[in-house]
Order: sequence, then structure tokens, then C-alpha cells
Amino acid sequence: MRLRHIEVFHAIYVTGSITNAANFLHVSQPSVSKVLAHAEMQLGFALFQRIKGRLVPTAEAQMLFSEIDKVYKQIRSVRNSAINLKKVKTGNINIGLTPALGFDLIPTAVAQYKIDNPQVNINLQTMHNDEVHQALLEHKIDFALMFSPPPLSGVEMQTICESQLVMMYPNEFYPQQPSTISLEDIAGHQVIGIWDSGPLGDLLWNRLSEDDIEVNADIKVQTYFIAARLAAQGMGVCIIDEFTARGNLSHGISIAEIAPALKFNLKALHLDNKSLSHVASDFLNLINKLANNPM
Amino acid sequence: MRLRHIEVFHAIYVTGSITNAANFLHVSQPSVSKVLAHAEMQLGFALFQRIKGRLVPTAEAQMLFSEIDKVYKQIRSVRNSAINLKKVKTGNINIGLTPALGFDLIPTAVAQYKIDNPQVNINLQTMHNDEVHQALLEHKIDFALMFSPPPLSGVEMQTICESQLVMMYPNEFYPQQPSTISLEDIAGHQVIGIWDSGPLGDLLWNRLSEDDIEVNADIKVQTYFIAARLAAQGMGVCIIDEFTARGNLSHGISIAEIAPALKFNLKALHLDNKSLSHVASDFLNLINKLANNPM
DNA sequence: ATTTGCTATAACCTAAGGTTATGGCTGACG
DNA sequence: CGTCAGCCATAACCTTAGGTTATAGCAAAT
Repeated sequence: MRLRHIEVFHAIYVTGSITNAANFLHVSQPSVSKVLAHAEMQLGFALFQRIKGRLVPTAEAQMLFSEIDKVYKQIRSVRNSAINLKKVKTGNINIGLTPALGFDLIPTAVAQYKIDNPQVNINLQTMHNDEVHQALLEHKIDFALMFSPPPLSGVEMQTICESQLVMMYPNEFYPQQPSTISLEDIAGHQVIGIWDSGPLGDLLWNRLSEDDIEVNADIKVQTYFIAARLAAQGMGVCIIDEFTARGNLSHGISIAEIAPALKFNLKALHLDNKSLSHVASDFLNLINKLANNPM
Repeated sequence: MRLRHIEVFHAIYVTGSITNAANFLHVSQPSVSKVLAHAEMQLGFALFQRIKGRLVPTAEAQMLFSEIDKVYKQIRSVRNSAINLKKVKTGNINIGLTPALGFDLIPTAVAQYKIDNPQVNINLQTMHNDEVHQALLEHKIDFALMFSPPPLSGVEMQTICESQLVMMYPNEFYPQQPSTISLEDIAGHQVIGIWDSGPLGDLLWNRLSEDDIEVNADIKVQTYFIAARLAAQGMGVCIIDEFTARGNLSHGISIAEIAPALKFNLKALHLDNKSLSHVASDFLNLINKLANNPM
């Protein structure tokens, strides 16, 4: 929705007609008519019904209006505020992480790190790839640990380690309990879908497309451990990262590596115009060590 | 100040340069340079100083930014709402849930629901209390299942069941392995802190304050299951909800109920100006049944 | 001295948003 | 019933905010 669309829609809604909105906006009536038509085309649904040559807001318009009205109220108060940047406290490490790391790698790293650095405060915040850039820019986190993040403007990345997607399956689905499997072998089973999962979802999707494998996923989750738990309930197989799979093994389900392997990188991200504190660098070095030399 | 001026200023401010802002906005660098110049001319004061060829925000820019940031976020919310309204939802259930429910309750409910409703698509999205209102208003979810949510404008709530906070502890911390414990008994041990956890954190904090119990928490996490895993690593005890505790039991750690009990409610939230679809209502009824009649 | 990265300006282009003119529909009024 | 006022939609054409590539100047790093 273009900004002009917002302006025009708001004006029509509060004044009640295109003609009144045109007067309010100091433009001609056909201009408003055309912008509204373009907005509705772009949105894919009508904002107003045309009843006997007059406009009547649709239910969708009413839902949108409350959001848009907030924009207007905030625009009116734009010049009345001072900013107070949150100061980064010394001796704090603020880490964003993909939830998958919260089962084993990060707890282990924290345990080891605290032996030598008992006074350092550690804040962990789970997030998805699309939240990282904002969190870094707003200085909410010092660095993030994510799988295959996309390039981000002004962000530096280093590779921690390589990992892979694996399949978790209820044991009764594959009585022979294979430790390696190919994706063709899941075609006859219900699959728990991972949606909006960014790079790992793309990795899997691309392979499925390349191999012309169709899967039916009418349960979809955003969080991998929930997929693992649904698999444990016999809802289907799931393809998730190995960190989450190993951290959520339970009775009745098993893990199989996928052949050929679906590999991805765990990466650390931080702003390139802000160097990491000493304590943060040290922790990141420990993560590197643990990730590449598992016990 | 035009809306485009707001967009451009915001992008420059958060990315740090005109070149980065241009990349972020997917336009050429001179375009951003011109819009900024036009905005400054219209405002009558500079937003950025040009120091050695680089932009440095002025005091005025800093004053404006927090307000403009709200406008910017609200505009993004409007756009998200518009996109979500576009989606025609038939036979979809979009659920926001506190992560704690993802270990047992929700997978079990999905398993049972799908027996009678195999064609319904279910989307699960974990979130925290502070994300719920926005997600409902933007129609990303039909309803949310959260612990002790605060009253939210335009949101209707129903209580699903009562639950409680419990303590998870490494067995070596309490060799007698109590099944009930009072909070005084944790005073001598390291505690894994839960920060920014909203109502459950408040519940615990209030009790600790009332009983004048001090705890030392130099590891803090936002996500309860990570606290459980850190407890498993011997990092300390943690006070978390019973759903997460039971869903993350592992070797070497145990659960104790807290006496007197720290109880809270699991609630379902949805917009009061939008009735739930039939399939969503049915699922919610099943959640009610399962939560109050555990097997 | 050269390279890299950033900003500002010139010259030109594009399309969103603007105009006037006009037609169709509906309800009010005499 | 005819006329008028008010509203919306479309046609034909116009304007300019915002876009592009090219390039110059400056500062810091190498």
C-alpha cells in the first residue's frame, strides 16, 4: 500500500466521500477517485462498496482504518519527542539466537564460559532471521547466531560451523529404523511443513523441487521443536535442523541423515560499524570452539 | 513533512548513511540524497551535519527520530494488515502460542483434532505476550494462547485452565529430591533468571519481594526451555511453568512444586470485533477439554 | 600516489498523481 | 414528470516528485 494510498483512504473514510476528500486534500475529485481505484487494485480487495453511486466502507476498510488512524495520530505528534539511546552496559553480552541453539550448544557454551567469567551477565533472546537486522540496528543485541542468514546491509558475518537438515520420523513409519534416508522415501508419508522458515526452508524446498518430490503438508509450524513434538505424536515426519532434532529426541521417534546431505552454515552476525566488546568476542570464540570440536 | 520524507529520514538514520539507506530502500543513492535535501529545505533546519563527507545526525534529528520510528512501524503494520486481509482463509487456523505449549498440549491437540478434521490447515506461531496484540490486529492469527495476558484493548479473553510455576533443579543441588519446595530453599543456590517474561516473571518477582528473598541471577534468558536446559547443565535452578518443565525433563534434573503454589491462568485471546471461524472455535473447544482433563 | 567509500550535483527519464471535460446515476424538489 | 444538485467514473492530457546514470570532490586507508 503506497503512502499516498494511505493518505487518500484516510481522507475518504473520515470525510465520507471522494468529493469531500478531494476538497480536504486540495486536489481534484477524479484524482482521489483514481488513487482509490489503484489502491484497491493493488490490495486485491475493495475498500468501499458503490451503493447507488455512493461509497460505503467495507468490513476490510473498517479493519484497516484503525491501523491507519494511528499513523495519522502519530504523524501529528512527530515533533514532540526526544530520543534516548539505550546504553550498552559493560559486562553484558546480548545475544540473538535461532531457537534451535537453545537446546544444547548455547547452554553448554554458557556453562563453560561462566567458569572463567563468573561476573559477566548474559542475555539470550530467541529470534528469526527477519528480526535480526532490526535488533542489531536498535542495539538490542550485540551479535546473532543464525542459520544461513541473507546478506544484510551494514552487517558483518562469520561462519561458525556447518550443519545439516535431518529427518525425524515416528518409528512405526519406518520399522527398519534407517539412519540414512533419501528424500524420495518420504513421498508416501505425511510431512509436517515448516513455513516462513527462511533459508533452511528454501534449502529443503529447492531440493524437493529439483528432485520433483511432492509432499502434502496440512500441518505447518514456524518453530522446529514443535515439528519434532508433532512427529513424536505420529503426525508425520519432519525435516528439521540437526541441533533441534538431537535436542528433542524422545521415545518412539528417530533421526535419519538425508542423502545427499542438505547442508547449511551457522553464522554469527554483528554490525560492521560497531566492534564487539571483549567479553562478546571471547564468548563468540568459545562458540566457535565448541561447535567445531563436539564432545 | 511528506510520508516519503519520513521513510527516507528513517532509513538514513537507522542505516547510518545515504548509500546504505538507498540500498535498503532499493533506490539509487542520489535519489535519497535529493529527498533528504528536500525534506531539510521544507523543515527549515538540517537533519544531518556533513562532517568530512559523512552524515552525522543533528540534535533535531535525534529529537524527531523516536516519533518518526513509531510512524514508520505503524506504516509497516498497516501494510502487513493489508497483506493479511488479502489472504482468503478457508479451513485455516492460525494460532499464536506461548512456546511452553509447544512441547505437549498443542501437539496432542493437533493430533486429536486432525482425526476428525483432516482437511483443516493449522499454522502455529510462537510469540510472547507483547507480540500478541499486534498479531491479532494485523490478522496474522485468529487467536492466541498465552499465560496471564494483560487486558488488551478490543481483545476478548477466556480462561482455558489454571497452571503453576515449578522449580527445576539439578539433582545434585538437592540430593533428597523433594517434590515440593518453598522459595526460601532456593536462596542458597544460583538461579537462572527469566527476564522480560511478563506476567509469570511478575508473579515470581512479587512473591520473592513479599517473602524478602534475594536471588542472584547472572544468567538470564527470555525462553523457558533454554532455562530448563541450562539447569540440566548444572547452571542453577530455574523457576518455570509446569508445561515447559514437564516437556523438557531429562536425566539429572527434577521438578518440585512450589509451596505455597504460584498459580496463573492459560487464556485464549481473540479480537472482539471479529468472530472466530467454526474450525477455530472447534479447535479451541478441544484445547479446553484437553487442558482440563489430562490423560 | 592510489584506492575505496561516501555525498552532491548535472542531465535526463518515468510514472504517479494531477488537471479539465464530460457522462451516468440517484434523490430532492417544484 | 422534468429539472436540478450532488456524487462517482472515465477520457484525454499535463506536471512534477522521484527515479536513473554519470561524474566530481573530499577524506581516510593502504
